[in-house]
Amino acid sequence: MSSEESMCSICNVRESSGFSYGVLCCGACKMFFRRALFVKNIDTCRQKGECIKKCRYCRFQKCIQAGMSYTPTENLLELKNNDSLSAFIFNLAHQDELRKYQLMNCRYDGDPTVAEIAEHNTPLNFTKKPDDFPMNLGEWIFITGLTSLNYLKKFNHVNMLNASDRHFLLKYSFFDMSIFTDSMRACEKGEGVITFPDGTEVIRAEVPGLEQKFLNGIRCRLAARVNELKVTKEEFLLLSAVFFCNPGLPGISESGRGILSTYQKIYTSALLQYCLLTYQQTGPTRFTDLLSVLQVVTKTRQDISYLFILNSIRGPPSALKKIFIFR
Amino acid sequence: MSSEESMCSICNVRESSGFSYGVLCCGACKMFFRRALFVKNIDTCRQKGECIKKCRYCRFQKCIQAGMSYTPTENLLELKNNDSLSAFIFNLAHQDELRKYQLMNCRYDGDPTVAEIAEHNTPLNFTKKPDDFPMNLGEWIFITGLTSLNYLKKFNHVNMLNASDRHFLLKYSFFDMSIFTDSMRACEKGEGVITFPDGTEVIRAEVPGLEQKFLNGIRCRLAARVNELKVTKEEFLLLSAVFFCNPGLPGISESGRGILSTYQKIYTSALLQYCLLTYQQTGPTRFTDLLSVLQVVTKTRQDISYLFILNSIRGPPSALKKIFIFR
DNA sequence: AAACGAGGTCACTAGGTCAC
DNA sequence: GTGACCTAGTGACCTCGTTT
Repeated sequence: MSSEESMCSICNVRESSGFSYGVLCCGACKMFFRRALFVKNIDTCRQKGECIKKCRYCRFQKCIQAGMSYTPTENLLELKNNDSLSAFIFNLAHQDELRKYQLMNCRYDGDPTVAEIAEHNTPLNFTKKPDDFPMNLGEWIFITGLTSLNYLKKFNHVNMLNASDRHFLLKYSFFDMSIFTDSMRACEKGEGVITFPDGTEVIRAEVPGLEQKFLNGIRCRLAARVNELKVTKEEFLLLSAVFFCNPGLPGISESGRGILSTYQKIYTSALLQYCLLTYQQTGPTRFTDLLSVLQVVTKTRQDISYLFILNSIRGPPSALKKIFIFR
Repeated sequence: MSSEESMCSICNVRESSGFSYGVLCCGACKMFFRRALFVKNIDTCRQKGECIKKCRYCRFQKCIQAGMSYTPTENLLELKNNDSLSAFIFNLAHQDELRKYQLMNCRYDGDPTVAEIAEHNTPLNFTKKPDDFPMNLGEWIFITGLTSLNYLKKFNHVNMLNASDRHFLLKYSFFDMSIFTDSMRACEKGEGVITFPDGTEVIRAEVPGLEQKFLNGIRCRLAARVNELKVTKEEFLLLSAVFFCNPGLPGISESGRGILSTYQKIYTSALLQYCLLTYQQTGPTRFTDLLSVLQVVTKTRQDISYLFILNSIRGPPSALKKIFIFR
């Protein structure tokens, strides 16, 4: 046990005082992160670099990358706790920005299982992708899955679970998260069809024996719904918390279910409060509309799953990445 | 605790408001120092004397002597922060002028250890040297070491460290600083051989059993390199910050290493920015050339160290000053 | 009762402003 | 140019509720 172990993983200058917001760090960096969330006084930094102590933006980025995560505890339906809600959203927004950045610019060395990813509670180690790195359908699916896993891993409710429960939660959630982010991206691009950032189709154009209508449902159904509702970024962020904190997934222990349902209540009330504040009297309707998106996510995942089974029966055995082995 | 304690150590007229730029002083003297650095409107004073309040030069000198020290915090690579860089250089230039003055005109009573010097964070107390004060090799080495220590002590990074880390940093740095200043002096005099200000040779002419070539290496190698590169005063100042903020020295705690590496990054980027501004497209080359000087400093120190060990084995036990006891 | 982590408080200092 | 005053960011320290 070197003294290295007890240094703050953000500033690496002071001794760590323990875990704060899920990360081993010092009291100063803890307070810095808290204040940044509540005051939101983080200007972007020109040269993205190692400028701890010099640049507040880079220090905050280090917090985000290290997985620092804030969850409101107070009753969010009380108006005076509005700050907690916006701090929570600010936190998620930066986690999501990091996810997008990693999706676009990074690769991952190796082929881990979800169990391995769930084991350690450190963020995944992405590396910068060379400009000429060849992307194909498989690579896009893989990096989308890994960045989704990395995003989900940072939620406080995930870190509260034991390794087994965490494993099951991630295993049965991350693919839905991938689908959901794909659809949000399509929506932001103003497109009705899901594609990867470079235009690659998410599924091959034709699969023998399946109607085109079925395939188009996979490509378009969720994106269409998201588009129709004009789901905002903030709503997406809060929904990602609500959806992927599901106490009903198989394999999760009784105590795990308790934790998840506690957190899901928090996230749900955050979303409700956001809707009420933003849409006034139509807030409750908006709230239920948003929740209904989960049905479409699920339906889409089931369709993809069916497509996948068909492919694996008739096609040649493909070199499937381990995170996509669900049984 | 007399009220004396809380008086401004610069003007001694107002109450001190706390520590500013590393020195206990009042708000007025703090602002004076800051403005002086940024506006650089300090004309020299005719009668060097006690004219605080009357003469801006003497007031500024008091700031420098008291150890007031400014370190840029902003990102120096942004052009708009050019003022910070030049303020930093202006500050260092005056600290260095003081060092030279003390080297030429002062003596130090006593024989402190580096640990003792590191303990208090006040400047060393030099006294004016009588005109007829007899200087010899030992005296020159001693005063060179002490003025180097006094110069290094004022850096902000030194004052950030705890007493133990400060001790180790000074102990393993000040002699290199001495060598470096010796070489700069030779270069300024247009000489290729290091000597003390009155012409005294830095090492005795002959040492039995050692080749003349080896001794000449000590006398000339670093001066030759400095001469070859035509290292300017500003470059010397910035290099002195980069070199003597070494996080890798033995004995320094983990947190101390963190502090030093943070500051070294600041100093390094200051030097790089200076090179880019001054040399345009050849700036990066100049930057690496300058950094390479450190190798020569180190090599020279090692040679001297070897020479010293030889002398101490065979010669009579000399009355070595305590700052030169490195183990 | 001891350890832990969230959150609050306060003294401190760099830097800015403005009347003189 | 000066200095009293103000502001914002910081980090050491404290409190309190929870967990073991």
